[in-house]
Amino acid sequence: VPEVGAMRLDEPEHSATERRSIIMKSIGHSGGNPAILKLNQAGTLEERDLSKLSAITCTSYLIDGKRDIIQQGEPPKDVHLMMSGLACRYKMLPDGSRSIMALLVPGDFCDLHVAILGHMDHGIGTLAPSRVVDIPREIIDDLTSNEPRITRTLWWATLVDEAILREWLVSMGRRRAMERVAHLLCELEVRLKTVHLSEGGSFELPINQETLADMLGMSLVHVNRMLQKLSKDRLISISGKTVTIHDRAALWDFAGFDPGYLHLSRHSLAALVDVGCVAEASA
Amino acid sequence: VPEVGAMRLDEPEHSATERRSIIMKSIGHSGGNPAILKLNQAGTLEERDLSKLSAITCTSYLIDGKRDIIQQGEPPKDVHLMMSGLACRYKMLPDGSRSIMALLVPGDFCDLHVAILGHMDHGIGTLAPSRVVDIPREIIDDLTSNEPRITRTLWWATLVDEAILREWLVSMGRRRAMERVAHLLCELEVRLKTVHLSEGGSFELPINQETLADMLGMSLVHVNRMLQKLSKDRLISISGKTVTIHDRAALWDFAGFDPGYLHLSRHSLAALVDVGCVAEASA
DNA sequence: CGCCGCCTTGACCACCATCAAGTGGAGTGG
DNA sequence: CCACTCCACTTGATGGTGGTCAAGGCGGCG
Repeated sequence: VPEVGAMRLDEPEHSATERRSIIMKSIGHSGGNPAILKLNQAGTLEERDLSKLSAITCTSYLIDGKRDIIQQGEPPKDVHLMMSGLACRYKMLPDGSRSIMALLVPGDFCDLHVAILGHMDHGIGTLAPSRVVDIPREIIDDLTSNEPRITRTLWWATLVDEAILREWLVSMGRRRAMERVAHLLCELEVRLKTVHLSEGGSFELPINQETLADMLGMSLVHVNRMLQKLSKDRLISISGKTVTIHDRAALWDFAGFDPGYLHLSRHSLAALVDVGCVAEASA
Repeated sequence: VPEVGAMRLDEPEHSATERRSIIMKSIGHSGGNPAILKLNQAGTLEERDLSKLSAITCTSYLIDGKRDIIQQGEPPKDVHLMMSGLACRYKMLPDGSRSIMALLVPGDFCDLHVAILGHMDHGIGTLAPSRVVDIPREIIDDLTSNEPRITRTLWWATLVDEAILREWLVSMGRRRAMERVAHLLCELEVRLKTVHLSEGGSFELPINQETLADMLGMSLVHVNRMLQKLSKDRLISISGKTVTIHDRAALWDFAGFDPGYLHLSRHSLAALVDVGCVAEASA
């Protein structure tokens, strides 16, 4: 099965034990740069902004899975940007349970909070081996002072993050377990697609079901059952760590998913609906 | 019982039927201006910033309860600022249920989103008669161009909003109903206290239990039972629309409440712990 | 007086957490 | 190569939390 369309979020071949080891220079600018692909959704960047962003994000490092990027309580330092892999915002509760409040995919910023807040009220950690860019605060300051289009775009990104957070809250509060799982998968497909990490309805999700449970506010056991039920209903299928959405329309409908809150460009939105899934094999 | 300490969030005496009727000029600057009281928490404003903010917020209008300030789908226009009353961010779901994703108390901004996002992905509506300031976009633009301290403070405010949102998500996902109710009351007391709308553990909460249910992702019936149980356990008491916290330490402990996420000034935080509640009548 | 909004209470049972045990694959060491 | 461990996923059984339905109380207001 060559080139199934599913791309890898992690890069296990490099997942060495060193924490900040391999430094890599990316080549093109827009080509495979997820940050640029994402920020382009805002629709305000011009060619020269892209090169500037490209330059800023050219030096990244690898970090293992299940490592903290920033711990709760720490004062925020540099801004971090995900280039590959997967991370999350999370809090540990007194009773030992974990609550994951956001999933960070390639192209997402970890904390534009910069130094405005005195301490992190939550931690950020990787879920899979990831490639991260550290952006020194001075560069952010420079951008916000001298690059109004980029500044506006960064604003846009934080607003979208907040919108996603709100939608997760809706899911938690008013959707039942199975819809909640479905809704998350819908969102992920769309978010990953905008950074070219999903094709033909398939994407890699290199996390275990316990992590999924902590994102969904459910128990591990129930997540398992709901995934099985979604598979049995022919809405999705899962093999290994890759998720495939069979009937996007049906899944969106079932989950009550409306991509409006992601504030995508018209172009991306259209691409979504057009290219369809693997099959229209709805029962 | 003169001057019980509970202050009014609404102003029913003025709650006329006209939507945008009475225009009022506030007198002092810091005195009773909730926006200034709140923004001062960021700790970066100086005297001249305060007067500037004071000037901006001097013209407000009344709006009835249960009215939309902005509807979902609309393009955002002016920024709105709550001066009194109570409002919320909300979404209506296809099945007719409502999800409230944020509570806006005096001093909160409704949507610094300004024009960056093309459309509102949620609505904002009043829950009680409220006094609101419309801030034209040009003024925001002016501030962000010419007033770095104020800009930074507005940033701070949106970051705190986001932190609150995250904490609500934690509540929804990982706290049981009773803790969730308790946690919300803890948060409200603190937030209202910073704008001088709570004293001696008492504050006004002019909303019905159905609204509370929509905020907590619960059913009306269960909210009712949980409130009764909290009362029976002597943690709180409710009479009419005023809530009183009897044993703050016990309530915080029960709810797992840690005010860190509100990013208050050291000063405000200290004031909280010191002044205590009405009594230490813990069972 | 009667209506309406809101709170209250009871009965019932579904959804989902929890506990417990078992399967299967990947990696490791003998 | 086979035992062994470990981790992640599975499956079943059980019961509690909390949703839903339904009815009744109670104050405010036209």
